[in-house]
Amino acid sequence: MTEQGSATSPRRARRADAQRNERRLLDAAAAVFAASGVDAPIREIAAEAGVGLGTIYRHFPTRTELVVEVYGHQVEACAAAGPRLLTEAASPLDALLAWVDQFVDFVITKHGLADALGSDDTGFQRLHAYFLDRLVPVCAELLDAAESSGQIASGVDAYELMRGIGNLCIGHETDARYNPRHMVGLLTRGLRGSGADSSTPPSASA
Amino acid sequence: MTEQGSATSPRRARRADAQRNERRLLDAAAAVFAASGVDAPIREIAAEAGVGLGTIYRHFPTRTELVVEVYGHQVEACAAAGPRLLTEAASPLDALLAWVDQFVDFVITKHGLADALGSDDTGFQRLHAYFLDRLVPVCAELLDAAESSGQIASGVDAYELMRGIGNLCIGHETDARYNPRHMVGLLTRGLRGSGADSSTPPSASA
DNA sequence: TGACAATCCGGAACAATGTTCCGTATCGTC
DNA sequence: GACGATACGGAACATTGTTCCGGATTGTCA
Repeated sequence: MTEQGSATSPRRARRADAQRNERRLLDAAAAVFAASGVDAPIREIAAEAGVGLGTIYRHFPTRTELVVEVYGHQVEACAAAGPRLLTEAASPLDALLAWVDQFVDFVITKHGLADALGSDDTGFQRLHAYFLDRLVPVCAELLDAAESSGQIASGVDAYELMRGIGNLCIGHETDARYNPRHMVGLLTRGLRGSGADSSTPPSASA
Repeated sequence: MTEQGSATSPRRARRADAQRNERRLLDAAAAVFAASGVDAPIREIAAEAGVGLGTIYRHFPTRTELVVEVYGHQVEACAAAGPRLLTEAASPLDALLAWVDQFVDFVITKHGLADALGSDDTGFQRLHAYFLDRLVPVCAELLDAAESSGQIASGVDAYELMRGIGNLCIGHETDARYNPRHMVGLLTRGLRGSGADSSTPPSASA
């Protein structure tokens, strides 16, 4: 995820100080994200890393890139868990539910991540896209399997489901009365159509 | 909702210009909220109303108060619709579903309102509280009725449900691929216990 | 080693927005 | 018409994001 270009014959490798600063920034970002959330002021991260503002913007033009680098491996782990669960779980539905659980765990344990994913904020647009691009196909695969096995109703869009689950995770840290897992549980229960019950589709009038 | 105090013998009524400005601000806020969303810059509303910044802060110390005044009657209408639907609808479950539909309609047609309700932002904390304080009891009544009639599983918390539905509405205006109604439909389907299908066709939404 | 060019750094500077504060204008009353 | 209470306007300050460029650092080559 952090390689220098290769296509156009890199005449020189990145300078040592640049590499050092990138590492410092990643460490600092991880610390600050954990302490103040992914929406912490850029200045705070720069200060923590001991670099200037220009430096952070040069290495990571958008906040998203920083978040992706910091949490990227967890996103990848989540993506990889899909096919694995499909093999290991007792049924496709079980696999799907376990995967959703894992995703929810990931999102709600990262301070402010749920809010960021739901936000319309420009700086988070690409973060949003990254998460969804990476995970929607995985979710779709699980969904298809469960559908093919007749365990869930058909016609559920993986993108909407992921987005919905992410949204449900919003607010868990500032609202003690709200437990996202309860609502995600309700949502996934709604997934299992009691076969004939698909006769009551929400009167979707987009 | 806009009366002068009465308990401590108001020696003087509010000045005419104050009343005039409050009205102007409300009109301006309604226009700006519709055009730019409930998170529009305060300055924009002040400019639209033709008043200074100090004036808007004096009349409405927080953005919430402005939003509440502008959308208050719709919240009240939503609150009032609960008991009415309980009487008119074919079943408590139908009443609940219709009410949820109405709430979703309200939220997603107000530019940025869903995001504001979900936000952790300080300025929206009280807005959030107002909506929930007003509507959770109504939702709870509908939920109880549907539960008593055996149409839905028990143990669902009205607060969490309202919060969850609000969250699901986030992002609908910036994400063409996401239709909150689909996910709300899934959530409400999850409400219904396993077998007991109410069999009542979806009543037309408001 | 010394010099040079490519690279990178730091932080000032600007923009957008929220919020506070106070000198001044307006209003209502006597 | 005068006077005190009330309300107004917007300057001023704080926070955060983002851009830009003079100057420092690095790597290479003689």
